[in-house]
Amino acid sequence: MEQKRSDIIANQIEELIFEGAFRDGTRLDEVQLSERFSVSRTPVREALLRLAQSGLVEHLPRRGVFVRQPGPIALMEMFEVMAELEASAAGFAASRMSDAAIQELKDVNLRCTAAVEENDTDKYYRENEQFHAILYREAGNSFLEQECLRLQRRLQPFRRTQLRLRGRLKQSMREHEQIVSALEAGDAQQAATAIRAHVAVQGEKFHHLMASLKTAAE
Amino acid sequence: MEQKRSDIIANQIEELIFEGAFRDGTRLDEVQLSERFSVSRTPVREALLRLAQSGLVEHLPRRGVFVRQPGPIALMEMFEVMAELEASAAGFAASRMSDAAIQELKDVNLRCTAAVEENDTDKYYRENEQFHAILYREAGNSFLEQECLRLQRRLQPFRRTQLRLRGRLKQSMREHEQIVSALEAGDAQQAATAIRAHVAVQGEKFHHLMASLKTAAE
DNA sequence: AGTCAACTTTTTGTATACAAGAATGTGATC
DNA sequence: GATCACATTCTTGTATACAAAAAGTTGACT
Repeated sequence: MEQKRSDIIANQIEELIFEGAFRDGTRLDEVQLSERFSVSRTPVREALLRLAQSGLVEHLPRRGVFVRQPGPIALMEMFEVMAELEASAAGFAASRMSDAAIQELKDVNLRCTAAVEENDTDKYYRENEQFHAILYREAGNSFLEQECLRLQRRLQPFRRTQLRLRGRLKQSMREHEQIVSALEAGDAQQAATAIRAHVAVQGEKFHHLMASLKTAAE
Repeated sequence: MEQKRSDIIANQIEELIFEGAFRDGTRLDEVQLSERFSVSRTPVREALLRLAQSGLVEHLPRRGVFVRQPGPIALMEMFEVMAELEASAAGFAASRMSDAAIQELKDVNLRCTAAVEENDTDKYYRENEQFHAILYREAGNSFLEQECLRLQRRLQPFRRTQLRLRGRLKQSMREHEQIVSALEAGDAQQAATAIRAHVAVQGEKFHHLMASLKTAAE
């Protein structure tokens, strides 16, 4: 499927924001961006409007669009909702997922363990994402799946820093195993509780997240 | 705040789709629409791209945008997610909401009861929406609140038909009261369960929803 | 010096023009 | 009659042009 330029540009601008190339509150100038990407204002505008819809930037009519990095409170809120969505997904999956899918989760966990032993954060990150993606899929509700993926994508840059915490990888692994156990037992309640704890930002993770916000703002 | 034309047009097209002016799968022609609203293609395009993001229409690159009325399965999925989101909101609200807010809910319920007695479906509908809006707000998570409002808005046209069910108003009222009781007791678990049952499409409601879909397709 | 108003510049929103891909129609061939 | 190649037409995507609103600037007046 051929992509149109405005889509590509939207992704590129998104990437730039994630990378922190634009500080919070920066106005994104249509002309500047169009020159940067060597296109006219039209595709840039479409890209910006799209990002505004996704909440990454704010569009003030007749004023321009401004980068809106989520503050500490907004981030906590988003993680809280992510935890709830994943809890719902896990709850459904507990009764809906197939044995084959459970095996899939176990396989991913094996690769996760390998990544932990190799201390390969990037690999762990990828496999971890896969783990969650399977869960969303097995909830048997593709609308929920899409919503989960959407929010996951939004939180991606912040989630990544979380894993850099010392010992976090091993802890995360143990949680994965608990989740699989609950799913295998078909215990919706426990699966939901386990994943809620897995996703939630609390304890050490909270401080780490706050610290990463400070550095990003500099 | 001054609105721009593309926003107004987006809302109007949305309204037209909700009203069923466009059948499922209809291609929305940019030129036709621009003539209809007496504007150029540009604002129409922006409006259509926005609607595509919200999922109301599908945008196939270089093909056009097509109305995507949710089918039975998609609808059930969306209601299921709505129930989960509201359950989460209610759960949080159980421990976070103030006494004043509980009183607010009770007041709304009084007006709901009045609407039931007067058999005023529209009034009931408005007050019911208010009831849920208060709940979203009192979850103490504005991101969750926004997500709830977004999905509620999306399901609005289908929710409305649900209330036309015989005896549904009274049943709905009883459920509201149970929810308030649970919230007053600070019982997150029960509040979540109660609202899940309230929102979920099951039993009679399911058949009614299916029937409404058939008539809409004709 | 500070403030306010009129003017200039900049920037967004909309209209129009052009380019390129998709859909459609026609005719030739089997 | 069916199918395929080619040409035409239509529609989307992008560029450019223009209009109108906001921001910025200059200068008079207190």
